[in-house]
Order: sequence, then C-alpha cells, then structure tokens
Amino acid sequence: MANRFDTKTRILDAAERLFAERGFSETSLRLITSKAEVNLASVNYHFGSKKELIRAVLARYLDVFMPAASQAINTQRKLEQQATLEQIFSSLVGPLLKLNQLCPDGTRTFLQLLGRGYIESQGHLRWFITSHYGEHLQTFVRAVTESVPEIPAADIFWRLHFTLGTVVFTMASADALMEIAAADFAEQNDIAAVIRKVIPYISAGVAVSGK
Amino acid sequence: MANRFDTKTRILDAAERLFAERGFSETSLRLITSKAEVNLASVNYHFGSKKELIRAVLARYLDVFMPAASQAINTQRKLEQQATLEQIFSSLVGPLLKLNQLCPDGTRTFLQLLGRGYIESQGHLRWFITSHYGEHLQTFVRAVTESVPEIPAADIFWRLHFTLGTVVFTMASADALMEIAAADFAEQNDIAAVIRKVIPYISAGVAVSGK
DNA sequence: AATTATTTTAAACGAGTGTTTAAAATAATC
DNA sequence: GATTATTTTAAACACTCGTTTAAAATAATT
Repeated sequence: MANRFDTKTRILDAAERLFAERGFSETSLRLITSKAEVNLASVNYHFGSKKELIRAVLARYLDVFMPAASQAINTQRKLEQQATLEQIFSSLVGPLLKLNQLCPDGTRTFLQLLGRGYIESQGHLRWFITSHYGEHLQTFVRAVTESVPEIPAADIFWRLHFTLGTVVFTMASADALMEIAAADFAEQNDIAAVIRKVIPYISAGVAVSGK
Repeated sequence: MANRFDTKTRILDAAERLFAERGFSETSLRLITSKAEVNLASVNYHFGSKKELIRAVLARYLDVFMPAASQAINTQRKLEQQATLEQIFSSLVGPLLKLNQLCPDGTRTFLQLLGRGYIESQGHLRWFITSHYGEHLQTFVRAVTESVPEIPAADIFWRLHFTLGTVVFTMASADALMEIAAADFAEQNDIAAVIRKVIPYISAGVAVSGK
C-alpha cells in the first residue's frame, strides 16, 4: 500500500498539481484521471467525492508541514531567548522547503494549494485547519506575540491576517509573478527566492510601531 | 439610458455582488439573471458573453477609481515635495472610499473583484488593467519609486504585489475579521478603519531595507 | 483450485453550464 | 398609425460536470 504507482497515489499526485495550477473548481475529475491514467470512477471509489479528494490532497501536506513547523519554532525558541520576528518566520522556511522531498515542487504546490483553498473555500479551509492543526497554530501565534511584546494583541491579530493574505495571494499567483519578473527584470526566481523576498516584507509589517 | 433600473444596469449590479462574493466561475448567468430579475438571454444580448460581462463589471469600477487615484497622487505630489510611502498609500483612501457612492459597499466589492480577477483569470486581468489603465498605474508606481529611491525596481515590483495580496485578501475576508475583532478584542471596525490599519503594515513592508 | 474480497472499468445518469434561436413584445421613427 | 428598430422572452442546443451502477478483472484467502 501507499505505493508510488498505485491508483490512489497517482490520483493524489495528478490532482495536487492540477489543483495548484488551475484551482479546485476549474479542475475536473476527468482531467485528473486522464493525467493520472486511471479510470474516472476510481476517484469516487477511493475518496468518495471530489471534496474529500481536495481534503486528502491538502492533508497530505499539512500532516507533514504543521508538526515540522511548530517543532522548528520550538527549537528556535530554545536557541534564542528572544527570537526576532524575522527569525520566527525564517524558521518556517526549512519545513516549507522540506516539502520538496514529498513531491517535486512540493513547496510551491503546497503554498499554492493553501492560497487557492483559502480563497475558493471562503473560510471552510480556515475551519478545517484550525480544528485539525490548532495546537500547532497556537505555537506559532504565541512565538510571534512574545517576539513583539509591545504590539497589542488586537494589532497582532490583524497583522497576522494581513500576512496570511500576502503569502496566500503571492503563492496563488507565484507562477505569473515569476514570469513577469523574468521578463521585466531578468530575474530568475524559484519559490524559495520568493519566500526569501516576502519574509522581510511581512516581518516589517507585523513589527511596525506606527498606529 | 444608463438608468438605475434598466436591464443592463440591473445585470451589472447583480453580477458584481455575486462575482465578489463567490468568484467568477462559481457564479452562473442563471443566478445573476434571477437576482437581477431579467431574462437569461439578455446577458448575451447586452454583453455578448460572460467574459465580456466580467470585463464590464470591472471596468465600471476601474473607470472611476483609476483616474481618481492618479489624480490624488499628483495632488499629493504637489503638496509635498517628497511624499512618504504612507502619504502615497493614504492618498488612495479617498478614491477608494468614494466608490461607496457608486454602489453600497462599493469599496469592498471593488477590492474583492480585483482579488478574484487576479487569481482566477490566470494573468488575463493583469493584462487588461495594464493595457487600459497603464498610465494611471505608472503614475502610482513612479510615485512609490521616488519615495523609496533606495529600493531597486524589481523589489518594488514584488513588494507592490505583496501589498496587492494583503489588501485584496483582507477585504475579501473583512466581514469575518471584523466580527472576530469585535468578539475577541471589543473592537468596532468598519472598512475605513481596516484600511487605516493596513496602511502602516504595507508601508513598512514596501520600505523595509533588509534584502 | 475454489471462493471470496477488492479493485478497475465502460457506460450511463441527472443536473448544470454558456450560448443561440426565432418569435413576441415594446419603443422609436417616419 | 403603419413601419421599422430595439429589446425581451421561452425554449432548445450542445456540452461538461460529479456521481452512480453493474459487470469485468484482479488479488487475497481458505
């Protein structure tokens, strides 16, 4: 079971690539199964429905990323008595890039899926994540709060959601942006480069002192 | 013509609300025409196709916002020899809030449409905007560039797109966020208040010196 | 080897999509 | 007021969608 070439895995692999590229509702089961070279009905046989397939695709990444992320943050906290925001955000880079071992281009795929999910599911994904990975999320929020103790909790709430928007939107359109950057500025970026670009931006935004 | 109650306007009004709430591909012409209380075929009669209806919905806002925005920036530039980033972003608040006169909740609707369009249209909207409102965009980008001359053009490109993500994502989930803020922090916000919160965040992010 | 359980398959189902058509209704023009 | 032009309408078209079905093929168990 869980063979790299069995039907279930072939479906997940094809689905995650297409979902990330085109979005969930724009990707038909017929397209997925034709790319995966499996029968159309096998999706409903193995996953029950398209909605459950979407969840399975997301869970395969979240189950790896979320524990790794909170563990990285805790490790960071033990190294530095008082980690900076940039250090906290940077500690997520490792777990993110490790997803490339899960699938080729796993990091980009995961972040794009996250972006698409947040935008398409109108809060449904937010509920799924907080209810399934709430403890890991709290680890992160607590680390941020401690690193900028002068910022009121309400402002941190708002700014972390601004940050979520930044990351999610950027990743959903990362392909297009990298293409434009290559054409207009002769920049050759990959997803790791985009992540490095976004960290100073979000760190400065969350930490800014102005009201 | 252009009556508030004629078929064409009723279609646009219903469409923009549904597009902003649910996205373009998730909104059927049948849903639009039933909410607008017009016949299904009238969309194709007046607009030709769904794709052209989407463009018309966006254009109705862009035609108002874009000139107002670039004019506000030019006015700002004459007041201050060297405007700060925060001043530049703030000068967009007026034109944004003025959209509420166009339609109830016009500001949020516009920003949500913009976000949906950028993500769903695979770069099609970006082309549409730059080709139709390129001069106004350049006014804005030039003002930003001049206010942070030490930032390379490529970094400005990336950070302005981060900013776009921050704003459209925040506006898309503004209702839910304001509700949470009210419950958890006893904050009573409206859209204008959220915009005031986001300006220091994006200003700090765009201006940050760290590589 | 025979029987049972699991998986795969082709075909169809019913519902929903954007679009087109041609006739009916309304408005504008002479 | 008769004749155009414009707009509205109901119906159908051709297509795609997720899902279901029941038979065929494969695997596992006894």
